[in-house]
Amino acid sequence: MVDQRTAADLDAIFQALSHPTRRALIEDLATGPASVTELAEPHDISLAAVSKHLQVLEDAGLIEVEQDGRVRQCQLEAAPLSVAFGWLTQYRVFWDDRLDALADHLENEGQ
Amino acid sequence: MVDQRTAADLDAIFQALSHPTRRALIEDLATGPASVTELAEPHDISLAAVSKHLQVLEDAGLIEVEQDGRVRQCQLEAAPLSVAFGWLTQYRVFWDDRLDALADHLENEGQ
DNA sequence: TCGATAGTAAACTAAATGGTTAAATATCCG
DNA sequence: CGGATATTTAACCATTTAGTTTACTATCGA
Repeated sequence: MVDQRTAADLDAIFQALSHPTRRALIEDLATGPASVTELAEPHDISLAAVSKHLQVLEDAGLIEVEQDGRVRQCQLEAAPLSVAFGWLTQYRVFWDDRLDALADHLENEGQ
Repeated sequence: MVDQRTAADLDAIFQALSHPTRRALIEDLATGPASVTELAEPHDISLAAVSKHLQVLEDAGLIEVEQDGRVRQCQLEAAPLSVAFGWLTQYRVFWDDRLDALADHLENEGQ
């Protein structure tokens, strides 16, 4: 049984990843679950704006939210990232054989 | 020599990949260079719309265009895909520890 | 119970996106 | 030359996006 979601979800996944604030939220969540307020703190936009970004991430399946009293604990759900990763993997051969230096660069940069 | 473009370009790269028509164009170009008209043929939108999608891909650095008389030959430029790939690679461990080991292996092969 | 806290919803705005059709530009070829 | 071909540009439109502020709901805790 193949996951029917994956093909269609590439739109939403790549779209979610296209905004730097949302990528930053993912990076924050990679260190562990956090509340909406905690996630918003480093960003220079309103809480409502962060709440919307988190909604986009949730719609793309990239986070799971658990209500805990007043607090919504957000948790990274990385599986959809593997779908994007899988799509990109198709094209690895196009940069692998010619761009050794770039590969080294990615190895060492961590970003 | 570190590529200064890469970090900022993640926005444009992921944005370019978020549209199914643009991903299809990339897939077409993976089989070899093609003209705008050739690329447009399988798509049920106007040539002008395809031209705009190609402009988005070019702005993201994902294709290179060479003018050849009347014809613009488009060629896949996969290096920016490796930037997206590199960003996602950070999160491999979150979706599958075994894939993480496999990816490490792939990182090191071919040298 | 009452005030503070956490978060969403609603209403609005400006800009970007994705599409159209029609016109313009430039090249090819008989 | 003059018509066909390749492609972009321009003008336009509807929808989405990303942000704001204000209002609302719900929960916590003294």
